[in-house]
Amino acid sequence: MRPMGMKIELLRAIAHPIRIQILDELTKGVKCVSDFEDFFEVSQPNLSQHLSLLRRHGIIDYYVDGRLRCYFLKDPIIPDLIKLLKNDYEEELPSPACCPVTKKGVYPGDRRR
Amino acid sequence: MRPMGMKIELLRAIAHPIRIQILDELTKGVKCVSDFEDFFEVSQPNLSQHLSLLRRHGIIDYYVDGRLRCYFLKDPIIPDLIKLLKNDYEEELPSPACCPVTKKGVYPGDRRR
DNA sequence: TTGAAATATAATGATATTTGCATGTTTTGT
DNA sequence: ACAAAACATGCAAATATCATTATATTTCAA
Repeated sequence: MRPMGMKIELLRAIAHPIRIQILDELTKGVKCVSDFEDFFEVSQPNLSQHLSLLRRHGIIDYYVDGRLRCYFLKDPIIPDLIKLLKNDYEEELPSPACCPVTKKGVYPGDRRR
Repeated sequence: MRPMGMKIELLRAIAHPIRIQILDELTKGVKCVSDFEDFFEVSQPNLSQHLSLLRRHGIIDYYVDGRLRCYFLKDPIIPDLIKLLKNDYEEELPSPACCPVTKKGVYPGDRRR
């Protein structure tokens, strides 16, 4: 079992708009660098840096095919994580009526209950 | 439906060891600031800063009970996210047929070779 | 063999994050 | 009224992240 510290590093690694897009594309299949360049607006060096970061974290990997680098997903948590992010959550969690310990308390300011 | 950009901001907001711990504790119930101080090693001002950040992002909220602030979870994605992070993933995802070892294989796509 | 395509790496500067520390505010007990 | 408890806030320093630009590497094709 991977320690929680590593999972937090994983979260930090993926918490970036471009890197999420990269991972989202990779859940659909193998892609090479210039495929991403076509899809979203980012310079090639910047894209490489994001790919490199994801690889350093063991989240993705690639194989070499001629002058292409074909990237693919490696960390099994990614598809589930992407799917979770795409979920639709309408309702907020129910607020507690009062402090469970003191059974007292009001919300600050004009916040409604 | 909350746009993906916001969800990424949410990821960034929670991707911190102390903030994950805070959220993990909050999935178990309402807690006030000094409860957290007992649990993990962090100064009171720093703890307050993390709580404040989470609240700015709408992830948690609190109500006032005397001089206590009782924090609770607000964003419904958090329990699912915490649970997912605690999952145990043993196996890596299967690499595509054309693997780095053989250096062979076809790139799946119509890009020119 | 020469050039271009595909991609990586390195250096730089700008911006953001994190923490520590000092101090402020509100509430409660005496 | 006073002091302490519980918490927040403001600021500065250290550090990390990010995009940009320039350059390097490898492979393929003519």
